[in-house]
Amino acid sequence: MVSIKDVADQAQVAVGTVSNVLNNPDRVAEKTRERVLSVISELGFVRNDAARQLRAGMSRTIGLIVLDVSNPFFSSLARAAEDRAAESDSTVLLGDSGHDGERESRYLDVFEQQRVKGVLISPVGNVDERLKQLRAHGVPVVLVDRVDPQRRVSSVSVDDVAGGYMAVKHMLTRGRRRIAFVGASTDIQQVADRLAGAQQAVAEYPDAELEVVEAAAMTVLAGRAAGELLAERGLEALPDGIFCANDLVAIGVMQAVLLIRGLRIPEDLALIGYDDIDFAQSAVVPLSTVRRPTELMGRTAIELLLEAIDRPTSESRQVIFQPELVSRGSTL
Amino acid sequence: MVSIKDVADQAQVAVGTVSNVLNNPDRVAEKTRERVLSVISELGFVRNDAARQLRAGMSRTIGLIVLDVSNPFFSSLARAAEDRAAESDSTVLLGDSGHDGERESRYLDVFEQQRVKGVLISPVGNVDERLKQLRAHGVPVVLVDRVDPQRRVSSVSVDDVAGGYMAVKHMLTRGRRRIAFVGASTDIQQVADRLAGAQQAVAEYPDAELEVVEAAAMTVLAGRAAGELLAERGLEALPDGIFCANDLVAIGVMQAVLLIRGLRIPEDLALIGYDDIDFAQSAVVPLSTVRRPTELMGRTAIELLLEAIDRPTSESRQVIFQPELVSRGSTL
DNA sequence: TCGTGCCAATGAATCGATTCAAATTCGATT
DNA sequence: AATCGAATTTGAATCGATTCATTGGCACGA
Repeated sequence: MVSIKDVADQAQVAVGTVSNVLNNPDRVAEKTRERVLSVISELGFVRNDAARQLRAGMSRTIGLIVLDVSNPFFSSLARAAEDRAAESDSTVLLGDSGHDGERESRYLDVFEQQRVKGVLISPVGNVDERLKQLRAHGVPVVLVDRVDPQRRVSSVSVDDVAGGYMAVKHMLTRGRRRIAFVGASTDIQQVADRLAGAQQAVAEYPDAELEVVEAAAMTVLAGRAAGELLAERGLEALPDGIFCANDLVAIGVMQAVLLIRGLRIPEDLALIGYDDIDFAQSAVVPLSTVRRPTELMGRTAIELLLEAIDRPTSESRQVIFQPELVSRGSTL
Repeated sequence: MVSIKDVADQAQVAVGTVSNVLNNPDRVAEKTRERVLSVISELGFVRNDAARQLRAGMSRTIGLIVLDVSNPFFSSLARAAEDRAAESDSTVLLGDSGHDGERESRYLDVFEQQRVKGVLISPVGNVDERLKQLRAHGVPVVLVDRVDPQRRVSSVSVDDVAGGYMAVKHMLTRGRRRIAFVGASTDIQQVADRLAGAQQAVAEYPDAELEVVEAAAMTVLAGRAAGELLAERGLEALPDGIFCANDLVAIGVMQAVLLIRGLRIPEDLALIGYDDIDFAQSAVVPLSTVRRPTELMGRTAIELLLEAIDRPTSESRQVIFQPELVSRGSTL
């Protein structure tokens, strides 16, 4: 394996000069620099990152742990984070915990051993313990899609209450008054927030009413089951606008309503989801939905982390983004 | 930051002993080992991976570059690869090229600098050049979902011809005889292979015929457009079995056939897709499909790589997996 | 000619874990 | 008590890039 010493010998300069060519090119005379560079490509020299970071005491990598890479929200966020990190000459190590605390823990161990500059994490469960350990070891952390109740670390998240509000308000302004909310248990913070926003919007219209339908899970199948229950009612007992806690549930409801009861969307029933997954726009009736600014969240998370790295004493910041309404055929 | 030296001082032993506690515990007397371990946890010592790998000359990490992490095929494969690697005390660095050659290249650079043990890659385009460079630097490579025509490196892939064959054979054994294949351009190797398999199956039945319908892309919308074209025909001109080159296209066709023409699946028309994405089983009519053994592929890729690392002179191996038919409601 | 600055280049010291030959301790045996 | 062999422990050398105090060379002005 070619080392900086081999390059130095071959180019007849000292190792310090080669290092300067790589890190402080303007301190080296042009002729020397060119000679060194040509030797580097001739020998196919590649910097040894381990040696570099051993000396530097810190790596140029940032750890990112997401709950599920196959979820477009996270993969898009991760991609944006990587791009932003690359601009600051850092690399993102992507870890997928798959909602599994053990895998999460394994990644945190690896990240610590690699002496990452900092960690972005969308934590599985209760992370107080791990956060404490990371902080004790001086590893800056930024939470993603979750806030730290104690405000010890910075975070980026989305205002789901506002998201729920804008979804339902959207239907209300289109004249719908009998609104239903379909979602899983409100034990899940995100579901509870979206419902709270829906309630806020309905409260602004004295003649509007909100009905809550609980689905077994946040899946297409659970949504379809909930949709079938609704569709069994007579037309007069049916809501005229349904807000689902995510797009999967909404697609399930759509299947039930369209096919089993033969109702029309949006004529008989308006429908809106949450997340803007790929399928939303290619559903039978293109699905209106609420989109979270994933790219912006990814970039911002990196920026908060870089800030925490550069100024470890600075106060933590909780950045909360506003979601965006995407209006499609299902709520025309 | 706590180093092995601090631990040694505090535990009143030499640094070599601490190292042995970590790497060769049975060479250390029990009493000493316990004392050292308690100091380690007391001081919160964490191994510095950079120093370790500098000395070792090689890291314990494996680089994995996929075309798109949000594609369940790749995320599932990546997860399996990570688990298999963990069993061999290695860590996977996951990179998402997003079909972008530049990002791919950036990851390969980082991986080289980090002196990864090896690289698994599902390459974007022509990788001959990069493969050559990696091989020149002695970095073992295994291709994923792609074979090297020159058989220089090992690979794991799927027999798409067999997949196409079993999909169409499945419909033929259920009495369907007028088969249609819907897919994008056969410039894409996978599409061409699946079609070839379909033709093989049809050739076995003298009274069966195969029609090829080209879709604009491998998406739901393109599938729907193709489905609408088919559905416009009279019932007697319609195929009675459709094989789509992937599930997205199949779902598009299903939407067109069910809703626009009001046909019944599978009574009027059997339908089968490819990939077994999550949506396949929660489609309106659960979609039959062909599944690739992603977990097995991920594990095997790591094993091939470990083999190439351990025995650099060993011959390359092209492992081709057989896909599996998943029969659901759409082909009953 | 000598001194003063400045620009380039030098190379030893350093980071932290691992390795291994050498030293030390321990126990059993004579 | 002396000896031998095995079990432990020691600590200097090593990996490769970076840093920085120091040296070398050169030009210009006095």
